[in-house]
Amino acid sequence: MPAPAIPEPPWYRPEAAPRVPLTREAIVDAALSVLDAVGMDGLSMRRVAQELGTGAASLYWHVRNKDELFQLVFDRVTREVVLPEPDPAHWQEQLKLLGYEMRKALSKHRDVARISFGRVPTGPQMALLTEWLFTLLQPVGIPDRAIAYIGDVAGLYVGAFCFEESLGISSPTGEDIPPEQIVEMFRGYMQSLPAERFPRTLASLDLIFDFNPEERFEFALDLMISGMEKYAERASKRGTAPNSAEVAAK
Amino acid sequence: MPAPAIPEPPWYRPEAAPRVPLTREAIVDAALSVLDAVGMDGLSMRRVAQELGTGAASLYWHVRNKDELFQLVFDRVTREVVLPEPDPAHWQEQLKLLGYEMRKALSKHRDVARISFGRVPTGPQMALLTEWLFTLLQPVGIPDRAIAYIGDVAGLYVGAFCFEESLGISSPTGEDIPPEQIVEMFRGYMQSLPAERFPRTLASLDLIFDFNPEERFEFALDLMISGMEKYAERASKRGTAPNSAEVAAK
DNA sequence: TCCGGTGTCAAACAGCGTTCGAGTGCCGAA
DNA sequence: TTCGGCACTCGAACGCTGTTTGACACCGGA
Repeated sequence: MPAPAIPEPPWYRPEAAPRVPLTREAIVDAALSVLDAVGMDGLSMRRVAQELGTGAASLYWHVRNKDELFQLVFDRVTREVVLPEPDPAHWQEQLKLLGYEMRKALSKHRDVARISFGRVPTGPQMALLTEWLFTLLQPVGIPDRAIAYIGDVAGLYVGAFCFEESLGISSPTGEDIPPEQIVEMFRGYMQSLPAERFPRTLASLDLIFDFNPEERFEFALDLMISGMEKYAERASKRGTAPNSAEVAAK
Repeated sequence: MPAPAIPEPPWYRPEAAPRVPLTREAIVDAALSVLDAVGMDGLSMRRVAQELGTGAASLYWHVRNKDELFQLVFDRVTREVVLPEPDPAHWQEQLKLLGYEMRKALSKHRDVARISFGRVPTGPQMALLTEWLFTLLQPVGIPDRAIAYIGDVAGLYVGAFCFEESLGISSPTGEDIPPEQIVEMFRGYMQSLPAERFPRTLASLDLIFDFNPEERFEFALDLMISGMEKYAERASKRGTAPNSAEVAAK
């Protein structure tokens, strides 16, 4: 929405950037800089080109379109997730670590979570991650199909969490007012609810409005890991590690 | 990205729409029609106005900006989630039902999931849902804080799932090629991986590429419910329903 | 009858992604 | 050394966007 142009930090002077040979890598670098400076809504091809001291048209020689540029940014970020040596004895901790690692990568640059969301990593990193997950969870006895799914579910959740976090909170009526004021507005509304219809909600109001992102994120990871434990237990009761999917059979 | 204009179905003739008094409700209706016809990328203020037989500027009398219009669409959709009488004896089934119900609402109109994502319901529906959750889960013994979190986590996941589903699959290089061809491309890449480095991935290739959205969605819901069961068991072992948060204490 | 508010809307603005085509510089072959 | 063609740059334009402006019409009350 162009009308209210997105302001740049005053110390940010793209003209001062030294002219760099135009390559895909350089363009991705520039895109990340622009992202950090003005966010995804402020990122335009013209803006990235300006960062490199050239015109927008020049970028199109190296990049098919804006979407491919975003994909390149995504690939770059994906490669930053590093995985420890898989150790099935501590699979819960390691799964949790994976979640934190993914979140860290997505939070390193502004709005990268927004760009990443809905994209599927298709490069070597995806293969490494898949192999890592199987190596970690097969020895525990978790069925293959569950392993394939948990990666998907966890990835989707972490991506969504970071996405939402990067959006911040915005007014439902489209005004431009500070977040805490919006939360206060909303809390006021909840407090005004009739006590006889909403007794439990009102009793837990403080709890509901005690937003703690870290705790919330950890809760979600723990929740998913607890769920996986049931598969592990079921397998150990059977006494043998299964090698085929049986999740579908409920 | 405007250059390749989004095509409309040939049977879709907005000029034929009868002129309707301009109200917020009518504008939301029109927006939903446009959404179903051309999707979120094709939805512009001009297009919605055309649907109503007027100009874009007219909409701005009733709606602050496009974002508020989206919020109104979101509110409309949110109201379509209907909840059964809470029955703690079958809390697992009812939680699952909630998931399906939310998904149904988000899938009823094209791209609504995309619009909804990152938005928080702030109206009466949100209050009803909160109260419903507490009524359902407090008798089971699940701590208040966990109840507050599970609504958040589940909502985020379902939203993300529908969002991703609505996006479909698109080429990582920005070309416009059919989805099955992309999947085939990707599968070919995975098959070409060195067997000694990726033995488990290659052995489970068929499993990984056997995408089944329904099963995947159900797996995620079951996973979260299994996780919640641990809180319930812990509570029943203590022999009494707790009334305060203890999740934070791990 | 006039006035002020409610509502409509054509025109304009600034910015967007993308394309076009003329232009530049370099490199290998003749 | 000359020349053809390739790799690359980039100013200008196209058609689109969200939003604002200001002129205009209608209508109920004074």
